[in-house]
Amino acid sequence: MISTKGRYALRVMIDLAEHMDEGYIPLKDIAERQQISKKYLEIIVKDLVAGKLVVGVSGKHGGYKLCKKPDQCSVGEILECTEGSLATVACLSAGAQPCPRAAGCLTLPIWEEYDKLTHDFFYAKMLSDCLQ
Amino acid sequence: MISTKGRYALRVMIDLAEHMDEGYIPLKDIAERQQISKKYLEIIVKDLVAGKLVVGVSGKHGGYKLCKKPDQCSVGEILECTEGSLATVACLSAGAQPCPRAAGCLTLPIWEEYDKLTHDFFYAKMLSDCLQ
DNA sequence: CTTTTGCCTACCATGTCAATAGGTAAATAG
DNA sequence: CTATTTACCTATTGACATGGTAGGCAAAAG
Repeated sequence: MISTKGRYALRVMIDLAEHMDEGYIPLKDIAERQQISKKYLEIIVKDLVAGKLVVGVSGKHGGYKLCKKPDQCSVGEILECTEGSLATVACLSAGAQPCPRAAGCLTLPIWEEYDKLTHDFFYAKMLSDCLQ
Repeated sequence: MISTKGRYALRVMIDLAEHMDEGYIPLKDIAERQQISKKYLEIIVKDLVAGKLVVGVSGKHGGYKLCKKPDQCSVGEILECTEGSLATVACLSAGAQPCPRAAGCLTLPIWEEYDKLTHDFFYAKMLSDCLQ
């Protein structure tokens, strides 16, 4: 289940893409347009900055800006950056300790297949595909 | 993210399929074979009974049995039954109140597409595909 | 030097997950 | 009829994640 954090992040990125030619966009504007608390957006945008998907500048006329063009930025990157991981089951998660049952596990192939499906879907979908 | 409940449920169903010709299978046996606490399995199997995927009989030589043949039972049914829903985002969940932003929401189409992908994948995958 | 903005730390309330504990009810073997 | 085996039912728990809020510091520009 994709959490609000990831879903809000995508909306922020779309909003930034829609206002690309207006310089740096302050969080206040995004919060108003998207009807999301500015305080909560701070947390989300911090992840996006850490993931080098947006950059922020302080001060008057400051705000945030996309690092890449919308057709170079996948939805997968955005979600992975805020959700931590796109993994659909715990045993396939990044920092997971290897499951002792893995060798003979009959369910593992299904989770792997689904995980690949998910990964491929979101990495093929670009931010530009979400516009207009 | 698919929880342990759903993953254990699938393992229980596979175990029952593997021992189909041995009459009713007591939970104790499944717990031992699958290395899952019998107590926790009770909760999971209750959901499976409610979803009419398995039946249980009490008493000596009692236990559980599949209601359908493994090639008639999809993994989707099993997961939906124990996870509550296969929905990947809150706004597409069964009992969700309709989102006021839905009409102009640019992200909704993506979640719908992914949701359909997920649904189709798990409903096409049958329990019999998990055996051997 | 004041305003606008990003950025940082902490806190909290609620809910879900994963699991345990301790029983009652039903069915069967002997 | 009675003991055993099994399902089935109702709590309860600890840990963690989710979805937020609050308050203040730092930087940049006019």
